[in-house]
Amino acid sequence: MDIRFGYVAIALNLSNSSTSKTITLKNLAKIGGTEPKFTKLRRITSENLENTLRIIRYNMEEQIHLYRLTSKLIPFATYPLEFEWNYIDIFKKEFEMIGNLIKTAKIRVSAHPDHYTVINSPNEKVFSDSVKDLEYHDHIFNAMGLEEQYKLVTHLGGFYGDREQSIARFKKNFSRLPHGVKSRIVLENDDKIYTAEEVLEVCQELKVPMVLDLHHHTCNPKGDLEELIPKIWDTWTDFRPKIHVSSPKDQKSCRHHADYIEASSLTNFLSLTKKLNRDFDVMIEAKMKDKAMFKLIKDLSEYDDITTIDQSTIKI
DNA sequence: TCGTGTCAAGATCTT
DNA sequence: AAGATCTTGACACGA
Repeated sequence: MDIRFGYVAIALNLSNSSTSKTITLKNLAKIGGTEPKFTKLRRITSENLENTLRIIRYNMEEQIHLYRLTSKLIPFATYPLEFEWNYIDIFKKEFEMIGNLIKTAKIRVSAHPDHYTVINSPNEKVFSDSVKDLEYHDHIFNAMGLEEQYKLVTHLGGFYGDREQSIARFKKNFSRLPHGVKSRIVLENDDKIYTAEEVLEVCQELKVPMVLDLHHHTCNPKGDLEELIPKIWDTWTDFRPKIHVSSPKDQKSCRHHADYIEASSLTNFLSLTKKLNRDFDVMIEAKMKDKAMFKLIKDLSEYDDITTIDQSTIKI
């Protein structure tokens, strides 16, 4: 079976490939006049999109089949500014180019809205802002021509003093999401509150796929992985399952991401998935991005029963 | 060129 | 009720 690997946001093998350039509101305010502000935002956005294109090309050349777009592609995408900021129309051609390349290269692209997006918040304003943010992601995917199999990964949200109620509120609020957004959402277990077991149950009920984060499961464990994996795999009815992998920075702080990934944090998991004989994908969350991915594959290929198919794919 | 403080957005813990 | 902390990468500013 094949296991493909990918990385998040920027390629460190490319120089200056940031796709998350931005400006703070205060510094934007320092620029006098509407037109210069508008120009500044257009220039930043243009650079982010240009670098995204560079990275997609790089992924194509390096045979990398998995990539996560940054959520910071468009500065102030959902913030009310003093002028109209219609980035979808302005960069229509650029979005199309990126989307076409993603499809030509057959790259599995996703995005992961930031932590301000909290679907289960009891605060209606936070919920409606979350909807706006999710719609922003949906709209840029649409502008790229990426259909609903291109997913948005998110968490259940906050605890708010009552686990049961907060999960119930997630389900209720999920049903209130616009259709386009809802059909893209996949859910991930987090490192503090909602365990893989709990997220799985929600995924089964709502019929949405589940991304298992191995590192979060280590920080916030519940249930037996061997029993959970087949059920998690079953939530992916149309596509190959996906997991997230990272390594803790040090023993003290389990939750911080390290520069690279320890191969050993994955080998046990690989052996558990083997009998299911189903291809899946692994998103690397490490500071060293694509470099960490290549190093992990090299380290894994040292193991007896692991071979490489291409630069970012292994066979077990 | 490098180090430090700041930033649109939330949640949670501490006071 | 208000403030500190979490977490994050990038920018602005000053040394």
